[in-house]
Order: sequence, then structure tokens, then C-alpha cells
Amino acid sequence: MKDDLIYGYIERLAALFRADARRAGGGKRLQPVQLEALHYLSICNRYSNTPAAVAEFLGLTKGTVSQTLRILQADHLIEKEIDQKDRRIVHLSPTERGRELVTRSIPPQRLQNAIGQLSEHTQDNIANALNLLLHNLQQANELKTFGLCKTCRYLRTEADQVHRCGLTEEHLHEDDTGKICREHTTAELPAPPRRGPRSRQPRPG
Amino acid sequence: MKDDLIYGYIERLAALFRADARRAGGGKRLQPVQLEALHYLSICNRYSNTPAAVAEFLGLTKGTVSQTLRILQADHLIEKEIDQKDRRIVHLSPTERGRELVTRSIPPQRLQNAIGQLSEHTQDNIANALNLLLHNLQQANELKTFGLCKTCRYLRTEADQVHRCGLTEEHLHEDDTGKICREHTTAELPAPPRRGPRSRQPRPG
DNA sequence: TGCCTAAGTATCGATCCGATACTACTTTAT
DNA sequence: ATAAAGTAGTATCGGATCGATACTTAGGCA
Repeated sequence: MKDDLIYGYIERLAALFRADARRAGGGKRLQPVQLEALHYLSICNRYSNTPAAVAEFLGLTKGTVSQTLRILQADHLIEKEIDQKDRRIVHLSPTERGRELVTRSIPPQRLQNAIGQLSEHTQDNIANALNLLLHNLQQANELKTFGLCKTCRYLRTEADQVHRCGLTEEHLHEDDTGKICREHTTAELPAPPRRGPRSRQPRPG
Repeated sequence: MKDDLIYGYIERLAALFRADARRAGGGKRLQPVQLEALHYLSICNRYSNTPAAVAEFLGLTKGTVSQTLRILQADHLIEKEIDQKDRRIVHLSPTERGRELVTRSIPPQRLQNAIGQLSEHTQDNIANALNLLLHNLQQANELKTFGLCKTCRYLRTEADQVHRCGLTEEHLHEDDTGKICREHTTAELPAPPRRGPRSRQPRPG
């Protein structure tokens, strides 16, 4: 078992990224968690941009995330909009300022320096190894995958390149299929959609 | 450039580890940073177990780390001892309780679940890919490596398996060479030891 | 002796974070 | 139709994180 070794490497890399995030931030100093929340909101689709989804993604409670989002909003980095169909739900979108900040800060400069020195082939190897590890970790522990919509088993592409989500039957724009979805389910998984006690329709994209 | 992808994977893995660390902790709930500090102190050699080294390793300021260590000491997870040669320096060692806690919590159960399912070969691939990435990141940004003493370019092994550090000329026990050293310098690096304006002797092990 | 530097601590304020309690809204059961 | 249960989100409290700043103690050096 190489778990000690692998854990050590990832912890080390993550610590360096966090230190980077702390020192960077571009003028308006953001905390690492704030930056991660902003980052998520800039790469998720329009059905996954709610406070609850951010909390799930970051592995924090919704109360904790609520404060972080309040700060981001106060700094004019995100905007809130109430869902008209279900008025309990809030949709969050990064402002232009917010998007610029994410683009400047992620990925961190140090990582770019390092990866730029590696061959395409080596980069692929690293990306594949990490993908495999993450995928295995999520599957072994039955965690949410937060994958791209276009890799979801419920995505159907019909005639004339019309995309449709098999869970909600909704039409999807091409753009949406390249973003992270909260309801993403890995294609290889034979498991059926878990329709537990909750009868609410999931809201995938 | 696969940097976006690679960053995403690592950030995701680290978030899961942190969530694990928060929920675990075994009775005495430790914060993720506290656990990481305790972990470091349980794998570093006797010359790298100071507050300053912990701060360097975690990428935090010494003031911040000082508080964390105070809490660990109050919980009887570490012990402090003043260096007799330089009485400014404090040496930190985990107590028996501290060591048990680290052993229980690191690596996290979820990672063990995931890695246990992979073949030896796949585990090696992942470990190698991460090692390469981390090594490259440290070298490209001139960061401290915090590697094992036995992989340091300054380690010399003399007759009768007597180990000696080329920087301090000190004798080293076999045990020490398997631990993390603050002054570790990667073997492949042709760079000379940086003896800058500081005239202090480094304290490798 | 006196100055400089280094290791470590103390304190403050902004933020993080979970726990708890609450409001507003939707869905379900009766 | 109405009550009950469940969900999304917010507010507040207390302990911890974290950087900035200022400080104490100790060693190095002229």
C-alpha cells in the first residue's frame, strides 16, 4: 500500500497551492476558501450554482458557506438571483470582476511554472493518474463526482446536436455540457439513479 | 497545458482529505491544520522539529503556528523541550497519545479504501506521477523540498555504515536518515548550498 | 559592551467553521 | 383545503485559523 506516500504528496501540493492563494489574490486579498468558491461558481453549470451546491463541493456546512458568499457578494465578485420557479433557491453568478480574479489566480503561477517544463506526454500521464485516483476515491466512498455534464451517463445527444438531460428531459446548450454538474453520474457506473425518500426532481444540466 | 485539469484534481482530492480530517480526529477533535502539524512532527528528524520548521512546512507564519502548537501542547499531544546548545530553539516531539492519533487519522480512511482497490502497478504509477509533479514544482520555484535525509546530496555513508551529514559533519543514526529533514537538498541539483548573508550553520540530520 | 539578527510568543482583528436556531417556501399527507 | 414535513438559505455564537505587529529572549559579532 502506497497510501502514506500518495497522501504525503497530495497534502504537500495542496499546502503549496493554499500558500499561493493566500499570497496572491490580486489587490483584493481573498482567502483560499473564498477563491475556491468563486472558482467553482465560474465552472459550474446553471443548475449547480446555488449555495447548497457550493457547500457540497467544498465539503462544508451550508451555514459556513453562507458567510463566505456574503463576503464575496459584498466585494462585488458574485451576484445573487432568486429562482422564479422555486423561490427558496438562490442562483449565484460571478461578476466580470469575479471572473477576472479567478482567471488571474487559478491555476497558481507556481503550478504553471512547473507544468510548463514537462512534455505533453508527461502532463497526460500525471493528469490520467490523478483522474484515476480521484475517480476511484469517489466511487469507493460513494461521493458526488461533480463531473462535466458531457461525461454524465444521463446526457443524450439527439438529432441536430440537440443535447438533453435524461433526468429532467431538459434541453441543454452546448456550453452547459462542458461545465460541472452537481447531479453528475459517472458513465461506467451501472447503479440506477437513487430516487430515495426524496421525490424532488434533481436539477441537472 | 493541462494545468487547469491537474489543479482541479488536486484541489478536489485535498478538499476531500480536509473534510475527512474535520470529521475524524478520534474523540479529541483536531482541526486539519493541527493534525497536519502533528503529522509533520511525527515524521521529521530531530533537527527539523522546531516551530520555525513547522511554519515553513505548512507555509504559514511563525506567529500562526505558535498558537496551533500551544493548543496541541495543551491537549498533551506534543511536548516542548528547549535546546541546550541554543536556548532560543524549542524542540517538539509528539507524545504517545499524539502518535496514536496520527496513526489512526493519516492517511484518511477514504484514501485507504480507494487505494486498496488498485493494483500495485497502478499505485506505483500514481505515486511516481505525483512525485514527479511535486519535485518539478519545488525545483521550478526554488522551494524547500523537505525530503528524506537518505535522499539528500549531503549525506555520506562511511565505513561500518556510519552516516554523516556533509553540512554539519555530524554523525547520524540509521533511523534519522528515513525521516524528513528541513535542510534537505535534492541529489540531482547541481546547485551549491546557499550560504547567503546568514552565517548560521544549517542544522541538517 | 553594544548592535544586529534569529527563535519564539502575545495580541488584535478579520475570517473560517460547525452547531444551533430561525425564516421562507415547497411538497406531501390527510 | 389545510396541516405536517421537508428543503434552501440566513443569522448568531463560540472556538480556531491566520497575518500583521510588537515584543522578549538568546546568540553572533565587531
